[in-house]
Amino acid sequence: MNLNKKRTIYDIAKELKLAPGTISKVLNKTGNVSESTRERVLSYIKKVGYVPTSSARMLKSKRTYTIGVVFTEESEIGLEHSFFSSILQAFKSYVENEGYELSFIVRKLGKNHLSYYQWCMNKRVDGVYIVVGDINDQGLHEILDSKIPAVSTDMFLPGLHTVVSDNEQGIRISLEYVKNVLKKKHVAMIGGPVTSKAFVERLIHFRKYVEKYQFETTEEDIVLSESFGFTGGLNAVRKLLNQTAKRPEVILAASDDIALGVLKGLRDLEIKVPEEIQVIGFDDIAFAKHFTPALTTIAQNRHLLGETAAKMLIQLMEHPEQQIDEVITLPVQLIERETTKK
Amino acid sequence: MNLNKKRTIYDIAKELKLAPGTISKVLNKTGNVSESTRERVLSYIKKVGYVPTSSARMLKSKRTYTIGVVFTEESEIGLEHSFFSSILQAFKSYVENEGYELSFIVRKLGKNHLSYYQWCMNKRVDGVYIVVGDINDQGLHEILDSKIPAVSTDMFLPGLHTVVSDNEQGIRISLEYVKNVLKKKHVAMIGGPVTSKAFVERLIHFRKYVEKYQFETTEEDIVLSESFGFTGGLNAVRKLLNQTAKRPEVILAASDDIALGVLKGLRDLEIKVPEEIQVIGFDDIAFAKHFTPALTTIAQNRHLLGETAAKMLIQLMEHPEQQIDEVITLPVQLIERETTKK
DNA sequence: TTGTAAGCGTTATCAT
DNA sequence: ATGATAACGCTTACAA
Repeated sequence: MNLNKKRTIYDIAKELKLAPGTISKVLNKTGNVSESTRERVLSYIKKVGYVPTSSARMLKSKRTYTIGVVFTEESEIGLEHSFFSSILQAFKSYVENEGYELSFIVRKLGKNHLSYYQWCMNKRVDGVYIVVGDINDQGLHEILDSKIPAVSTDMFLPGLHTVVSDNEQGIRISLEYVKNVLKKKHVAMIGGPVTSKAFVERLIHFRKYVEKYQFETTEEDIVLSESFGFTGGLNAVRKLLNQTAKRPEVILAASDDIALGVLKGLRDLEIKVPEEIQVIGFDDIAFAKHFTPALTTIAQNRHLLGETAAKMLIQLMEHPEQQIDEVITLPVQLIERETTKK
Repeated sequence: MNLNKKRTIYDIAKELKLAPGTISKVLNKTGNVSESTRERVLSYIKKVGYVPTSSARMLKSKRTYTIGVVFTEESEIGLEHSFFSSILQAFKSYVENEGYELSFIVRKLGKNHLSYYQWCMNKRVDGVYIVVGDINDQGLHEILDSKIPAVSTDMFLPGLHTVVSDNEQGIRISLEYVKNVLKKKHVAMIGGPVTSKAFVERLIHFRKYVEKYQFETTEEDIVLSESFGFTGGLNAVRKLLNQTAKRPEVILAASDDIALGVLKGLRDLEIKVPEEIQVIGFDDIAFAKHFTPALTTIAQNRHLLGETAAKMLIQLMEHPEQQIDEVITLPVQLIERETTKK
């Protein structure tokens, strides 16, 4: 019994004096196999380290055990963006444990140029995970219109299963903290670009709660960053401070990347944080706690986000007949650090 | 001619009144096909958007057009680490353009637990890219001993093709800059953990050039960070300042992550940068320029690193008979920012 | 309960 | 230059 030989199901069958089909059955837990042969096959397989050849399995059955990942690489976000990377990391660990594999959806396959949908059809992915995608991308809609199971942690669209952090809660607890703990009344917001639904929500709820809690906030105190990142925040805070008659006491930023830019802008203007202006971010990226001053922020549970998306997608792929909620909302948490002070 | 139908090579053949084998030949540029039929097939294929089913192709031919990626997820590094992520990003873009696909090597496949090597054999990857790997990992050595083409941007081992930044040059220009521009004589170094070959090299060359250029540096001025990141640098700088009789004028950090920790440590001790101590990093991570004060550092060309590794691996996979250099060294560059001052 | 055999969509080897 | 055909390793009726 040579352990280094590459075995097929036929070899196993012969070595065990069984039929190839029987081996296949125990591998797939399908059909009837006696408990004793089942055990015998399983232990033998384990001993010789046999693993089915996925291409053969894929060719024959329609399952591929592959999940297509949409991770739009345009502009500033890609594998390099740590917030999304860590959600993806959690997703990846979970699905790999369940025997699935990730494959990045790339528009071209070999020499041809394909739409997302064509790509999925050709790779025969069992499901699609949208980590970051452009809501205006026609290709995404093709996928949703098809019957390929899909989940997202970034965007929501009717018919798309999504797991998101509770943006309303995040804004609400920020504002309650400003009101009740910080005891300030004049809050400004640096919003993110409205291409992201999360940013839109945070803005809407900001407007809502600012009114509800009767803050001294006007439209003048709201500026939208023109980009996702640091530079966007930097420019936005300059604009904010230019256009407001009265300097705000607290600034909420739509994301930590933006908040870090805001902090930099404030320092450039020689405005002390938290003494003169206090700042609250959103996300809790790794760097938030390393920055000086360390950033107070609303922490999203990135690991849970990725893992929940994974569970949701597996559910959708393996039990398409069962109905499940389209949106799962995960709670967020305020992390107090140095950019705010009681 | 229905465009949405999933076509096989047989369909194409029938629709074009040709034999399946002929289609295959033009697809693979193999065997003899007349120029006219070649054109006819190619344009038809393009029109109907046909793409060969990869599982069938993989099953039959031994090529899989898949590259296994080793990206050790232990401890602090993973998809979340932006330095490696961006190298990987560049690698990925390049190979995808050439029609290859990435697949993360994960030790378990389905329910079984595999060694790297077994995994590669089972997936039949055409090559392996080691982004970050543990040099002590036995599994890696199995791969290198096998005939699977492999490249790395992180480690070097005899027999492993590698593309790396020129660590010697990086340390040399740092030190020349300290000597000739900054005009300082007392330099300390916070090294990285010696599990990474790059850190080892940086340390060796530091010792060498410090002597060559006659700096006032003793062994007391060298501290090794016990980890890759921010916290490691933070702790190391405390230790350094505790153990040195005379405070150094300049600190070289083995990486930007460590340097940022150093900066934080210095701030905690109320030591002004660059007035009292100047700091130089290594890598030029995205955050280096956003930090306050912005970090002077040795920039590695991450995009070129990834792309060069990609070219090297493709060369190895497609022309295994040709000999190529085992190590490609890429130049680095000093980026002057605020943590140093003339 | 187990064995047999026909595909899955390619590629590659022969004939023609 | 093109066509027929046997693999590749597996799944899945269906037969035994």
